[in-house]
Amino acid sequence: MEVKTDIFLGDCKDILKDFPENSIDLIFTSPPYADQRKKTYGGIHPDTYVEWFLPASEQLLRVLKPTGTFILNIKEKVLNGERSTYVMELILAMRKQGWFWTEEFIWHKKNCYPGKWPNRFRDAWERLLQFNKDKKFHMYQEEVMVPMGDWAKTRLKKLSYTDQRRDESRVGSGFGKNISNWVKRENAYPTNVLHLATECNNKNHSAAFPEGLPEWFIKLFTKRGDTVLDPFMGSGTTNIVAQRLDRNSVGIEIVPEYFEMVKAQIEPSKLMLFDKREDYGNASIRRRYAVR
Amino acid sequence: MEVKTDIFLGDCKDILKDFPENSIDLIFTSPPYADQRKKTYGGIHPDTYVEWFLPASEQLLRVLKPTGTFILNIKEKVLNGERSTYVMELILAMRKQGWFWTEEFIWHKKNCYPGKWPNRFRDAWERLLQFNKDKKFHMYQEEVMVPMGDWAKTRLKKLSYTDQRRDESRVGSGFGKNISNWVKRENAYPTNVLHLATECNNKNHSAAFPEGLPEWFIKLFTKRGDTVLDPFMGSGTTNIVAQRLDRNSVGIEIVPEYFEMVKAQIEPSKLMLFDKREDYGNASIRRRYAVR
DNA sequence: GTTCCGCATGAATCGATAG
DNA sequence: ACTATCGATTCATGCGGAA
Repeated sequence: MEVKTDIFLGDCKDILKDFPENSIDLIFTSPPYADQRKKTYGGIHPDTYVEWFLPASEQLLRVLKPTGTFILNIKEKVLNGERSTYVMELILAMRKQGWFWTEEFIWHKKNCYPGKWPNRFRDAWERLLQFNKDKKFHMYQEEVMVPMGDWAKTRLKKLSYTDQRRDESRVGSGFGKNISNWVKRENAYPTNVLHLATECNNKNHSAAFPEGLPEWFIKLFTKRGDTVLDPFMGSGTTNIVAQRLDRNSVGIEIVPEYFEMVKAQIEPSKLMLFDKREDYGNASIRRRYAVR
Repeated sequence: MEVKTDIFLGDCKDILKDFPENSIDLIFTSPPYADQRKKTYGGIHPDTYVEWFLPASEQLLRVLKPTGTFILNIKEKVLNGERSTYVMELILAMRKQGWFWTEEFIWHKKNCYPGKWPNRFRDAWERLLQFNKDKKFHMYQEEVMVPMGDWAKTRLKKLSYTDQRRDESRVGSGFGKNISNWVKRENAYPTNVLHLATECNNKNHSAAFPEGLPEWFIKLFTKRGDTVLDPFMGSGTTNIVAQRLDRNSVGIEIVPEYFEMVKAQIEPSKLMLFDKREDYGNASIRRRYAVR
């Protein structure tokens, strides 16, 4: 399947205004956390984080399909010995904006950064907030099923040798015993807690998440040929994974260095480049490049 | 060490008014969640949950020592396909009340409730919100250190291998430098994610949370001889664990059946009973029993 | 004594049915 | 229309009895 990957340089709340509404199947993003990445993003103060984010989420609400999903990876930082409250305030504000706050997944970071403080342990988890436009949305649960616990193996022992053999011989016949029932016995639906290690080898971007994170949500909420958006592209992990999984994707990044880095990484035949050229005197002019 | 366990029958927001201020080292509790446990607690509607809880937390703020900690175990339910927001509203309201919201621990429930729904996975985590009166509080981190897990061992092998190849810059500053310390150390500080299964097969006291949960926080935030309070005692798990760990404890429970159940379980020589006898015509009269 | 196996039991949630 | 109740779905855990 041929998919395309479009990347834009600029501020997502502006860029997105030119997007048609109801056109995106999944938004997966990890915006700059408040006050966290001063060197790269200038740092948004916790007190102004909500008002900074709302114009972007307003556009995201517009471009998302009614059956689509928005996954927001975020975690509040510690300020003066206390957890900031801007994430909670953001959730409340986004609900007023029209979003449904469907669920909160936990990303358990199995190998979180070491360290020691007198009044706090290492932070080993982040929020993955699921927002929707509608109570009905697409969800392909079978795509992310996981092997059952060990107890299930003992259960399989109960079946006689001949039973197992006979069933294997019927694979694909579509007759007799339903193979999917076997699959159900060996696989279970996951929970809302994800166990993933952080990847420490991507040092070009200061807030990279592991590929397994967008992969899980892309499999869960989209099918091949759908379109994934990351409005705070960063190092482009979401887009790279989407491309690998045969999903179209759009990435928007405000920092030229990250934009160039992703441009160099995306497979050229699949890349569409959009560059906002304000020096042409008209902010609405976009130049579109088709590489190769 | 001789410790005592005081249990009260009544509403904690009333009972606590007779307690001296700054007298409790740790409050660990799991209040009735909104609309849950209707049969025993009547069920508090999500819309009125915050106003129901604040009078209790006001008293808790008063009786807690400045160096003490309040751990609140809670999780919002799903309402009309959406997570309720009353927990976030409660955090915001408690901060206005004077609490510091220091940290949020995650309890990962390894054996969460089964089930399948078209738009949602099983809920496998609950919040453990840490509140404090002051930015300085007692924390005995060494008491909850854990043996390094298998992942750490294998990771150390990898690190020692890559270390030879001078690969530490890849992992980030501060990590590679301390490798030798890691190898020597057998115990590691835990993170803010706790992995515990619920105890669902204990018929005598069907505890809402496993003993390991209060045990961890009692060890972390108190020392022997300190005083632990559970204002929503339920089946008394907090008090039973506190007693086993040589901590004084206070429990308050509004449902007579639970109160009687705990009374029968607490070791008699350590029990002090307080009974609110309203039939004596004066709600403020308390009768104190010393059993044995 | 160990190990193995059967089984009840959860701070759940949705959709249909009933008042 | 709106709320209350009920059945169906589903899986890790630890206890108790058996091998």
